[in-house]
Amino acid sequence: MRVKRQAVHDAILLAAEQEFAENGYVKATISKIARRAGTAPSNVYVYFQSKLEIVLAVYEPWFKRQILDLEQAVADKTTVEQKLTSLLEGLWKYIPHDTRGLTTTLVQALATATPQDKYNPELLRWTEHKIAQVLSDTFRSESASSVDFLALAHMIMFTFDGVGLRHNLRQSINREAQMITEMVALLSRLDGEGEKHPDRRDELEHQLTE
Amino acid sequence: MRVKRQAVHDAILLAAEQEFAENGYVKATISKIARRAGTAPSNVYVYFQSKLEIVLAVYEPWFKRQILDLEQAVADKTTVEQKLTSLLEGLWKYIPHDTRGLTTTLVQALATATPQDKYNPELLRWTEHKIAQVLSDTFRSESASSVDFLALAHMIMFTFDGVGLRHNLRQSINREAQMITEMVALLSRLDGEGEKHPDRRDELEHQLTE
DNA sequence: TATATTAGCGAACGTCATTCGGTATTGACA
DNA sequence: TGTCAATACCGAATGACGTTCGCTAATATA
Repeated sequence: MRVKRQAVHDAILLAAEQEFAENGYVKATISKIARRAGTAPSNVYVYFQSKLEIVLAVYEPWFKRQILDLEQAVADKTTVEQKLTSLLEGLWKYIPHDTRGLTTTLVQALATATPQDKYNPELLRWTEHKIAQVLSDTFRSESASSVDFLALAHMIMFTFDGVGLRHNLRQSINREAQMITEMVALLSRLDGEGEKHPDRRDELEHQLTE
Repeated sequence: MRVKRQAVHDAILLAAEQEFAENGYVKATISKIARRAGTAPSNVYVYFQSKLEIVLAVYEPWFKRQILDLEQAVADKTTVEQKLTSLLEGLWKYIPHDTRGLTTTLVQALATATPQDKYNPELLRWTEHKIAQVLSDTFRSESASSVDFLALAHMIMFTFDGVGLRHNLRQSINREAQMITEMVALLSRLDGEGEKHPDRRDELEHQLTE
């Protein structure tokens, strides 16, 4: 009996990561991946069932690492505004715009996938729960206790997808910085902090908690 | 000299709209569109330069109509919360989930497009300005005067793209309703209205406007 | 009516992801 | 150590697709 070799498996994954980073999902071909990995295109299918499976195998560990690093970066911040800014900049700026372009690659892959490809949304769920947890940890005031953080995380991830999609066309108008600023301002109000007009807000706060 | 016939042009557009609606961008083929339009695949290229150009020609009028109708629907509402809910439900629920699936089609098209396809983002800009205007009209209180509505519109449209993308995979978790609820709550605070505890809020309202 | 332009079309091209058939390597067992 | 069976590996084929190429014939213009 002959056995799959880990070295071949890893070579394919590495080659795929490089090809996807350089060309995105659509323009990266199995032929080029195979050539870079030093094997035949048909042999790739011994190790992976499809191109989609390859891209997911490449994306998942990379993305999880990004999220875990981001989680730590947020935890290192002190004020609510800093934490929120760090979170949104990571998700709406640094991760989708990273030079290796893996987010754009995934967006292309998901857009072209069909329902029968049976994409497993586990990674998305995991990420949303992580983000919801980060948000929940950020807001300690009771005024934010009734907020559905999972729903907010859901929206943040949809926006993440949108950023990745539009990034593909290289026509972002650089309004993303303002977008983050505005969203941080909106969310900060949940904590009763970060108001734009502290004078008035403090009055209100006082009334409310009295 | 022979002249292009409007009838053929329209037949292709109509056939394309139906094919895209049934199969999405990736699975719709020029062959099937041509067959449905009663012409040859090669002749389609007399009227349109590419598949991408066709999908944009189909999508733009449909989408503009959706936005104009939505604008009117929002204007017909009376309270700030109703207006916001109407706006976000339109953009995050009804339009991307419409049975004809044109949003998913566009998302697929944009995801697979390359920068040299020279996609013109004019429609996106037009939409964002429309949404910013709607938001601006909704908030009349001075407390919201310093808000960058265009940035908020930008974010709302990114989220719209994300909804369309995930809708493609038929794995939405139906958290979109909560998402809309949470976002309406966040935005309502810009007006000093829309608090979650109406009793208390009314007191505040009174204080504020006095 | 003559002519230039071009709509229209069938066949071909180039590119992919994926599959097939055959070969030969190799782990397990005698 | 030798045999066997499972299967990694590979070159060639398959089937789809967007798009292009040559050719034919319709038609606006003069």
